[in-house]
Amino acid sequence: MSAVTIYDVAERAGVSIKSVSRVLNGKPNVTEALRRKVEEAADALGYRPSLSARGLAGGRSYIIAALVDAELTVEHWRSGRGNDYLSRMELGALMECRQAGCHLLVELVDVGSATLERDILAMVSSLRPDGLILTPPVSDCAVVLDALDRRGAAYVRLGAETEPSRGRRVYMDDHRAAYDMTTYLARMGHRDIGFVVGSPRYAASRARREGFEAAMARHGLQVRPEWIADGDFTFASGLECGARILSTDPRPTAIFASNDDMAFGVIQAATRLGLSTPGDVSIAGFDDAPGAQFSVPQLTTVRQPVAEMAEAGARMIIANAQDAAHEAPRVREVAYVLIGRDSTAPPAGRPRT
Amino acid sequence: MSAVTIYDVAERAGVSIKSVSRVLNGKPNVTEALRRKVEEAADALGYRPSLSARGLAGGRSYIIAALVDAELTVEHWRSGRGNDYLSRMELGALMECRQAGCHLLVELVDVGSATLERDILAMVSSLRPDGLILTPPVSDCAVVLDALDRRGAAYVRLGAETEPSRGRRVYMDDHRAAYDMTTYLARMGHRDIGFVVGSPRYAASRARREGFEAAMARHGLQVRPEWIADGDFTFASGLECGARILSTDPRPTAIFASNDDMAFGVIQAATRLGLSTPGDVSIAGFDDAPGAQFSVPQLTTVRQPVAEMAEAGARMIIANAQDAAHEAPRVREVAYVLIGRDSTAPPAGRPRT
DNA sequence: GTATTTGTTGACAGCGCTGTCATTACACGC
DNA sequence: GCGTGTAATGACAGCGCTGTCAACAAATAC
Repeated sequence: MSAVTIYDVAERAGVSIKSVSRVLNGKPNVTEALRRKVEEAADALGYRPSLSARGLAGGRSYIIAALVDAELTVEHWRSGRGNDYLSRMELGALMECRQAGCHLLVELVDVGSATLERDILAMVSSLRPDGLILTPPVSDCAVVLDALDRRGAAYVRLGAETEPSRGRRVYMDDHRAAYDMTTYLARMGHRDIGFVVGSPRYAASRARREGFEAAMARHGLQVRPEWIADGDFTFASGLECGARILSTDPRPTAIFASNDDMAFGVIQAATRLGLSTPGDVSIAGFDDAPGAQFSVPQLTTVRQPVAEMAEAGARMIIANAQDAAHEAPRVREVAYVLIGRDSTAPPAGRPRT
Repeated sequence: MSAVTIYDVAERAGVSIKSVSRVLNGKPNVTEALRRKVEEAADALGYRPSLSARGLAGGRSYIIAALVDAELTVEHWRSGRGNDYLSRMELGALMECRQAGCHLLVELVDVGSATLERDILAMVSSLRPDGLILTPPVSDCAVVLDALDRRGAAYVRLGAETEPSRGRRVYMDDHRAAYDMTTYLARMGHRDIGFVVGSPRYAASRARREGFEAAMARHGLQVRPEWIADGDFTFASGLECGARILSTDPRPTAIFASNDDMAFGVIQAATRLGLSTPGDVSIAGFDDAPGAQFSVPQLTTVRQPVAEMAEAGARMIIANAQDAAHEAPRVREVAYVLIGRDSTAPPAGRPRT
């Protein structure tokens, strides 16, 4: 009924609680006989140390906190949609935590809050996590990074773009991915390419836009202002931007949207204007959202290895917690995959070059 | 640099640490003057009590643990897909936790493990959460419930079907939802309806199947064994089951799949057989997955209010933790919504009755 | 006025661990 | 044999909080 404590284990094994602690934490200088005794007793009792007591007494809490943007979360909550990025991030983090005996705690952060710095400070001193996984856009928020640095907390920035040398970082090259996708369209023969920009809250939006522009320049293609529209990563904004871009004359033969939800919106806009995809206009997205393979046409997009990023991040934190001295690499780039599907095709009348 | 403790606050306010504790926990019998002094000091210092210390000293940990099936998680992780159910569950739980100053911890549970009971016991005594949110299929696992009951832990079962009177429960009526969907198809004029069963690991699969059968009987329609196929909630199984059912002669005019992923598979199977949806065969799903509104045709499905369920669950736990005596309702049914979209239509040649 | 009750505050122990340091056991050299 | 060094173990304090209970102040009754 009541919980098993270290005292119970020590008594049963006939040793001191300190020895139990040593064995269970894999500390050196323990004889094989002692280790066996303790392990048997702990096993028989089904003992597991209390997280709270450990956290209070020792340096480690065995908790990894994932920091998630509150605004984004509330938005998803209101609309009743899940958050695929978050979900995949968690899967990765969980897989790593499980191995290391860590626990994953999800924490909301309101980056727009006036008391943001204090909130972060308070959260860290309350939780004392072994490390923090920052997800976009929190991972690019200077105030948060400042607070964490001041507190000396270990953190990993997922998909961060700004201040690249700051803190630990796991990222994919959004700029190059967008460059590649644009090149992919250009190679198909498209010369008139539109672009739907993502939400300015995310540093990745800028990187993707710049990647697009760099590729256009590289291939000698003109970026027409009327074919660029500012979205906010939502389906509705994609619909609107798509309608606007596709109503221009002449209109582009391809549109690259900064994420899949907006790409779906653009497809919808095209359909409403009587244009077929990819027959009249090719459409590409970014993210490989859950619907991308069930939509018709299936969406050409860029797949981010979010779970892999979170895994790498969690691993960095765990390694640091286990041995702060041992300097593991602090930056890791992961590979994206450009997935060509049915929503893109060579423009009518202009075969592949 | 170093963290602010209750001692700092007490010193600054010129009171005892116990008074600080009382004020911060909203305990009664505190004068307004004291309260103000403490609040000012705490505010000035940006103080937040340590979770570990609180958990160790007091009865509450301010942690809610969400128990998630490990097998399912590993499967998602391997295939690189997010888990929409989980994501929505979390959104709801997070919104509630935020208000109550609680923290959400996600924990994997391997219901197939030989040491499951001990694992659960160990987890609970290690974490001492204020309460547990059990997600399917964990919420239907008797071993887990036994362990939790034995330990006296507070838990809420999400979407549980078995042992309905056991523990706290937030659920939607899968049986009735499936009944309604079947009725919806029947009312459209379908008399020949196939069904793709869900994974037997989930109690909901059975409920949905029975709801389907009950509705068929109610409407005087015959359930043909060759039009029933056993899937496992994956797209691949939907593809396979769809192919099998649609290859029968005669084939049904409608197929109801136990979830959306399988419904997408059935649509795909129909397409491969040269059948159009809903022209040749109507297809309905269950879950309102993220892709359901972007697929072509958009999928007729049942929407589960997962976030709402988790919110209600978290609220039950928090209410219980704050005041175990006060007996809040232990069971709550939430409403589903049948969303009619384009994948279903009256059968050819048989107009709506 | 005193006795009694009620309300407010603080002193202190202790939650279950880990860190520090003292102690003991044991091996080795001479 | 003894001293010396090193490995193994334990005693004890204390992490930051809350629960218990005692002390004290204020309000009420007589």
